[in-house]
Amino acid sequence: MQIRNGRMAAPPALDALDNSIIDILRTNGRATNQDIAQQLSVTAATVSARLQKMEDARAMRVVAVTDFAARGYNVIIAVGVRVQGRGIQEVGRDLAKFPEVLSVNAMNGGYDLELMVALHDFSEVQEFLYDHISGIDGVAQIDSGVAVDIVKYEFNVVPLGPT
Amino acid sequence: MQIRNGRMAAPPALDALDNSIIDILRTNGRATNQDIAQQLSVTAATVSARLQKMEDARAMRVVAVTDFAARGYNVIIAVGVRVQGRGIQEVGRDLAKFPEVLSVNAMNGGYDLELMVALHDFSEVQEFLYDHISGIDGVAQIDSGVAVDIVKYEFNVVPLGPT
DNA sequence: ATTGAAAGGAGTTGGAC
DNA sequence: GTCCAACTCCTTTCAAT
Repeated sequence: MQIRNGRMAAPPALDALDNSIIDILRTNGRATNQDIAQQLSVTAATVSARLQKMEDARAMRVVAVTDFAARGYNVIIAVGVRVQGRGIQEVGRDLAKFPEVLSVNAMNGGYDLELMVALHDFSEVQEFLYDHISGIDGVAQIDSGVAVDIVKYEFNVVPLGPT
Repeated sequence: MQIRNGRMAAPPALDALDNSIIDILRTNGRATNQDIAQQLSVTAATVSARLQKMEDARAMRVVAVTDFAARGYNVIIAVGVRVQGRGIQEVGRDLAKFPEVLSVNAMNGGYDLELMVALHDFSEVQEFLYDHISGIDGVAQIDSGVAVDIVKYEFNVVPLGPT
């Protein structure tokens, strides 16, 4: 059981206009302020001000995401990991360094860590688990991957961190 | 066991420059082409061309993400769901509609669906599970949430879909 | 908090290498 | 594939409401 970080909950402070701007940028993060303004019947200056406010408040961020399928990663597997002799977060951060590792969650119950891993095909599974995952210090046990079909991924959940 | 979609693996086709551009946009999706160009010692015209190429190929996309912590969501829980009497994907898509639901995965083995849910605090867990999740047609069993601490979320994994 | 206008900055296109 | 240059378009700021 863990609160995400030391930060207090920020004021919600996002009104309907803020949310409309976010909605447009969720589809196209490089939409121009003028385009956004036109769609929402305000001026570009307003959009500019709102965006700065939200970025300063760390309520929103625009980022590039890559389509793993377009890059030839067609298989997603979930991998359970048990940790021994080292901090769970620490081991998780090491595992997170692999580009194939999409997500790392420290779970309270069941496994210590659950990973989502993107691979080109199933023939890579054994190799990845045993050559890469199990080579990390502190990884005591791996429960070999279960294929996953992604219905929704809405992330951005990571604390946005210092600028 | 499921291949992500009907699409064939696209040519990798991303060279070092493409990847450098993506790296910069991963930090700031609204970086100007000129800024990017300067950091990589090319011209803005080149960056513009590369970005169009990658967007057309659906290899990359720039999107807005919101920081759930900044919006007052401090607790992430994993919820296992078993489905009966309805298609798993179909139920998954219904569950995906809740704004609190960050991710929905159809797992092969264990639960049929695994959700990640963002809530303001633990007092909301029971209410959300029983008032919202269990109300969806086809949800046969819920394994109540396990708190999760996110180490990495690198997603973008969803097929990008038609423009 | 939003606007309008203005000045500086950025995006894109076409032609040359 | 990249560059240069020009044109067009966008972003931001500030005074005013």
